Amino acid sequence: MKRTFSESLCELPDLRSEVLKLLAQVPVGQVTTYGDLARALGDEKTASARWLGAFFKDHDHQHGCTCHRVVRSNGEIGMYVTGDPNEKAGLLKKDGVMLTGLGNVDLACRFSDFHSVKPLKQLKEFQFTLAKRRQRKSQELTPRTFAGVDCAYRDDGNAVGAYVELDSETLAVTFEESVVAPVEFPYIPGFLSFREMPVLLLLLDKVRRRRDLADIIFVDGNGILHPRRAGIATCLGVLINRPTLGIGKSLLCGSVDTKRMRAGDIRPVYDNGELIGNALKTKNQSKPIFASPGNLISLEEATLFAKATMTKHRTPEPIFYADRFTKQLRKN
DNA sequence: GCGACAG
DNA sequence: ATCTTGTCGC
Repeated sequence: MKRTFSESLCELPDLRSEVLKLLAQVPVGQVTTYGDLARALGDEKTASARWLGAFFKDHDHQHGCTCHRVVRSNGEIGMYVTGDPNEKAGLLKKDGVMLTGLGNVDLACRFSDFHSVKPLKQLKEFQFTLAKRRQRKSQELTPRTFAGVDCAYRDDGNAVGAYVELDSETLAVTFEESVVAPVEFPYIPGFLSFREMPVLLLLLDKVRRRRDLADIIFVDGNGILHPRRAGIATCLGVLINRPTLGIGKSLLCGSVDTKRMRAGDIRPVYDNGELIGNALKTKNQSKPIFASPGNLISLEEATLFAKATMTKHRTPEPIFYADRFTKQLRKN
């Protein structure tokens, strides 16, 4: 039996070292692309290609590093760590890679036969198992307390996690807690939970040592409004076996008609014919937010609680307060 | 030019 | 998420 929430999360892969292992497989005279590396990581939709670009831009570049062999899928050389693309072109030429007159590489020498454990594919499988463990029904008890959780990032590699509890009737803040914890996993669309859950689980462990968790926990991020129905609100809710609800501020997947939406309106979000969330608006002029069930809650209730807590701000009060607390703590 | 992906 | 000043509106 697990003692703490933190212990319930599996060990996460070190994506940076996995990428370097893949790079080492690209032979002299050949190149690969950001998309190819993404697929080699087990990310078929190449959602991680952007992160790969950012990673190479400021990785620990040593003499002899072969990161110049990663180019764009359209043949463009792309950026280089040193900031000088010509240097990258020169190294490719020295490698024996054919360059066109416009300075593009000939992708005939493209290498993509990688040997990999496909860490992102493994994490996707984990998401599917968590999605399967999600409980759709609630306990049908009127919640007395709501809580919001959120993270803010500091430039020292740590994140600040904040938990703010509110009275469900008055929406007055009744309790606050926070933690500072290291963050190693990058932000990749569809994999947000692996970046923020370690912080949030520590935070909830800390809260639990002082009091019972709130009846409903609002999470900054989606629940089942996710390509694998495993957004951070769902993953977190399943791991702690508590009711959670996801609040997204932009649409991750699916489609919804938000034309001429007015305050109080509710619009369904569908993905492949499946109803996975609702768009809601606080004010006519503000952009909508997207509510979806995390765990132990129905879409109807998740939407109801989100709407009931949307008063003076764009997001539900628990999310607004957690977000503000988190940014306030980041300074101190 | 198209498509565009939580935080 | 983060980088950022003043400014428009309730």
